[in-house]
Amino acid sequence: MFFHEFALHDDTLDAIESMNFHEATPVQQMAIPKILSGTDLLACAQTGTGKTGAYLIPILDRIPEFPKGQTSTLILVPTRELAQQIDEQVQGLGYYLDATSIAIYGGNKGPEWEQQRKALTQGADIIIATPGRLIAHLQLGYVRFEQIRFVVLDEADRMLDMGFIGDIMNILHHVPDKRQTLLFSATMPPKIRELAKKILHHPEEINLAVSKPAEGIDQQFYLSRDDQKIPLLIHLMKDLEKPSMVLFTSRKSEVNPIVRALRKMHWQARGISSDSEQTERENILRDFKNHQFPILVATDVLSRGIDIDSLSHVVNFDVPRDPEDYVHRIGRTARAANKGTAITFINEQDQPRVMRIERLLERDLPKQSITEEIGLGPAPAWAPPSGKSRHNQRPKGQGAPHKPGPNNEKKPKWHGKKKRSGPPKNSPTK
DNA sequence: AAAAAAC
Repeated sequence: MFFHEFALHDDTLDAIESMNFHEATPVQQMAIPKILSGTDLLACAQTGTGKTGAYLIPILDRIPEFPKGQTSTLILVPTRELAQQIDEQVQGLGYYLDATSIAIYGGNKGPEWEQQRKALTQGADIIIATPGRLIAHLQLGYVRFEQIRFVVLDEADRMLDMGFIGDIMNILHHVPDKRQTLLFSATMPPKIRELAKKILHHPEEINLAVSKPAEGIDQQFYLSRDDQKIPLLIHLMKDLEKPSMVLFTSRKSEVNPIVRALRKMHWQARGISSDSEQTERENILRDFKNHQFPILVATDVLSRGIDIDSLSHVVNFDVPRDPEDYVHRIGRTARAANKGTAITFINEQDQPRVMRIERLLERDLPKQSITEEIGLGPAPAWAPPSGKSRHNQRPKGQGAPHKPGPNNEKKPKWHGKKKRSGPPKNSPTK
């Protein structure tokens, strides 16, 4: 289905064409007519599916109806980078449409606060905000949201995870009840249903949740001790021509050590987490998107929503605790029918998480163990769930994927949370 | 046992 088949104004179609969009994605096909019809929307959809365009296009189509100098659209998002990315898309689409917008978020130590205040008082058409900073402005009393006609909650499940529910309700208190509200969420847990019931009026629902990773992703799993991960990664990268890789780690304390270890091995890497300065975060992400360096080490600050063109690899340095986040993380690659590789390292503790991912994807994932052959010593063996669960359903030696050989004999002894007796620091295993 | 987000 093509965009000119929707009841959109010519100006909007020109703007869409200028962005080189031609065919509408499934979420756009479903959402655009419903949003144009004026109803509230409860949408289960992931990023990378054209979700942003699905709500921006019909909203931008109606912007000319609203008086200039008064904000008509408020978009709330969980992370600063997502706010910025959506703002860039509005700027792209809105260029010919005379729509003004601004991303409002915290962490900046420059003229940004004043710019934000100005845009809010002068009534930019579209405000894209993270909740905390917007509330800071709202409390100062100069924000006029009486003319808001559209409210979008993007990545709503993530915002709830982050404890933003109170902030969201607070912000909505400043917005007229007579409005069109669009709620987008990657998952539909009871909490989201509850929120939807509170803030949506007779919503249309669409469901495009892809709990399955895209076909084009080659998913690889490697059993590995923590101290084997860097040399294993170096080995896996040795024949790559020009990789563009995001390496996820669940802890921000791991970001810099990983960056340093990669640099030591002559790979250009940079790191992003909430500990980085905001301007640094923005510069690094921009440079990475422009392929200025091959490896970006990141926390889950980037696992949702962020679009990076032609990402060849996603590496999970550890297994995310929420199985859905696995799908989100690897969904950064193989976008738009491209191919991509997702590499996940599994240590002893992370094995139960892999099993949860297998349950979510409803299939066994093939685990490899190559540390022995590349001279790094034994990896942890893949083990069926320990007797902690209710029943010992699986008879020993049956059913579970099982790797025969030396791996089963000498397991590294990990009694506590952290290895206390490992190889000494800075001893490159060679 | 984590991450994100306001000052």
